[in-house]
Amino acid sequence: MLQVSRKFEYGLHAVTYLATKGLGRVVTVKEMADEIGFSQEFLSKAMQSLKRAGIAASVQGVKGGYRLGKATEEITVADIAIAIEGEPHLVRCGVKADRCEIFSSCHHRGYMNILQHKIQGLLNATTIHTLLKEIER
Amino acid sequence: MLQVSRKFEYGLHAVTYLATKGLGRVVTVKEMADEIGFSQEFLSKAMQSLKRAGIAASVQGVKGGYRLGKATEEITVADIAIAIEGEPHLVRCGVKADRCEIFSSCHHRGYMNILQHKIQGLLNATTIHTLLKEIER
DNA sequence: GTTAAATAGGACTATTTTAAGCCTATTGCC
DNA sequence: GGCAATAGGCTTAAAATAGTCCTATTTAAC
Ligand code: SF4
Ligand code: SF4
Repeated sequence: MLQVSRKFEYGLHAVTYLATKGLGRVVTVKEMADEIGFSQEFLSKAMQSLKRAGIAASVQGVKGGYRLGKATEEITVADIAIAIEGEPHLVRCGVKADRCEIFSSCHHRGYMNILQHKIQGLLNATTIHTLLKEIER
Repeated sequence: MLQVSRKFEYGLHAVTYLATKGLGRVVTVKEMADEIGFSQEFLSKAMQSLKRAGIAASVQGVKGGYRLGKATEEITVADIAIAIEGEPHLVRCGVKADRCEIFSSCHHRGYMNILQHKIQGLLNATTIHTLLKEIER
């Protein structure tokens, strides 16, 4: 329960990499995969998701690659999570009501939804900017 | 990402059922499964986990069943989660370091661990007692 | 003491989700 | 045109979750 996906970690590492070592540069997926130690193919999918969300910007063609699409102060951990895994649903009925057979008689949906928003609040409270300061590399 | 398991929801429902409709009684899994609307077999597993954690107490044999093992003020949502899903690991390296190939060069493990503790804090902040008051059935 | 109703739990299977890989466009510098 | 890159669809592999089945044990009731 409650474990982040590998793809999310790929995305988070990629963003911090771009923020620290990609300043002003356009960085290829190959470089990032090599430097960070990830599978190039899979990281590529994560980058595509980040790009669609506007967190990264891409340049196609030879000499292409990725750079950040926003300032580090404007990217939160929650943004990355949503870009990569879509809207969060702590309970299955959040996806679609008929995913749960006791939907109509369930009494703790309200609490679970509040809980979800609180968790989301935690993720939203950290920007890449503050994360990098905490890390102190 | 970050979705609770079905088994956890089974357990939470069972505990609130025992707390509201099982007062002083020993309730069978069959009754709970019928009333709540769950699979008896699977709920049974959840109850066994809750029992091992001391959240529920069991009585074997004919006329047996389950009742709460603690006061509702002393059971938190986190207790139920841990009883059913074991210690939480927001990141895979929490289970075992070699589950992550970039463990030695990873810089955001610290942040992820803090995040995990904050999430755990949220779950710990709600006891069954307060949950029932919020629900107002 | 036999029976029946219940928990205890191991072992298995099915389903779903996640992770990864493969392959074919398309883009755009040289 | 050739090449190095992103874009993305499709398929496969692995892992986690969900659910079932079966057997043992316990104990109240008869
Ligand atoms: S048990 Fe309640 S909260 Fe959980 S999925 Fe079903 S309706 Fe939603
Ligand atoms: S990327 Fe870092 S935090 Fe995530 S599992 Fe690997 S070592 Fe742990």
